[in-house]
Amino acid sequence: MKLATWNVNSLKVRLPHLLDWLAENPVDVLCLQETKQQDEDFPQAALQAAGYNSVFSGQKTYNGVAILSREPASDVQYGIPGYADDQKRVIAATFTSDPIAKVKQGGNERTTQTVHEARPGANEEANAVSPMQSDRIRVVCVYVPNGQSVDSDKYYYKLGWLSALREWLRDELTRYPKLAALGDYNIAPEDRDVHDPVAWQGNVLVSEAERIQFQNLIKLGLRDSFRLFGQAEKSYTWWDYRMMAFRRNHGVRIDHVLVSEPLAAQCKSCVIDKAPRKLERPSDHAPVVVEL
DNA sequence: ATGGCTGCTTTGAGCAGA
Repeated sequence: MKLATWNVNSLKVRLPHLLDWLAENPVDVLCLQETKQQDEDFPQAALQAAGYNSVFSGQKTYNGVAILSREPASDVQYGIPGYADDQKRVIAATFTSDPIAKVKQGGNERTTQTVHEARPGANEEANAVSPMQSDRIRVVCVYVPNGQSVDSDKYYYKLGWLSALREWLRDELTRYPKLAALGDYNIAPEDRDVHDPVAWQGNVLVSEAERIQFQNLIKLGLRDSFRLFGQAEKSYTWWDYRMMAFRRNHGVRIDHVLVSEPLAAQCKSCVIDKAPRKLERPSDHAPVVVEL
């Protein structure tokens, strides 16, 4: 099973890249950030035609998150429960990783979720093919606030937001032993995740308080899946559009796939796909793909 | 070198991103 995350920086502009990428990389689940689209404009039909269900939480101009999946999503959560926030930065859903269940529902892959209506006997039928609860995977898609600059209002919003995320994930982990939190965290966890740590020192994305918040997420029992494996030095997921930053590999690693211990134990790889960043009019972020 | 790109917007110059 493959899970991925990609900050597309406008789904409207990037839809052709997204469809091409899905054709080349038919992952089971893809988390998107910065869709910058209201829900009524979400390109559900085009994604359906490509074989993907979608759930989404968007707004005009800024933010916006979505989860695309081969299998329909269930138990969809919009936003962090109990945390009032107008900014659309979180969506979560549950999937099954059981291959037998997948084969049995393979014929339904392309049906829309709205077609899945409750009917008598549906639960029993679902139970008959659904795996044990422990085989369900909870997928959390996050777009962490950027923070703009250290000590700004947006910086403190970011730190508070991360605390709310942590407390919610603490709860989620008690309900879902197999949990993956994928997205744009806007934090480079260590100096090796920054092309020029000296130049970036004290900047937003690398500040001590942000890194402590990242470690607080790790302390819940999550692993940075990228670091479960040997990786090339100077591996990044974001490069500034300016100054030919991508060509010079002046990047930072701020998009992450955090996995709970049971998922870490079965995790086979974590790869940053730089290919879409080389296209014309690319997103400034690269996708990150995890195989479980 | 505090700009430099890009996408968005009550379509314009200004905000936001990272």
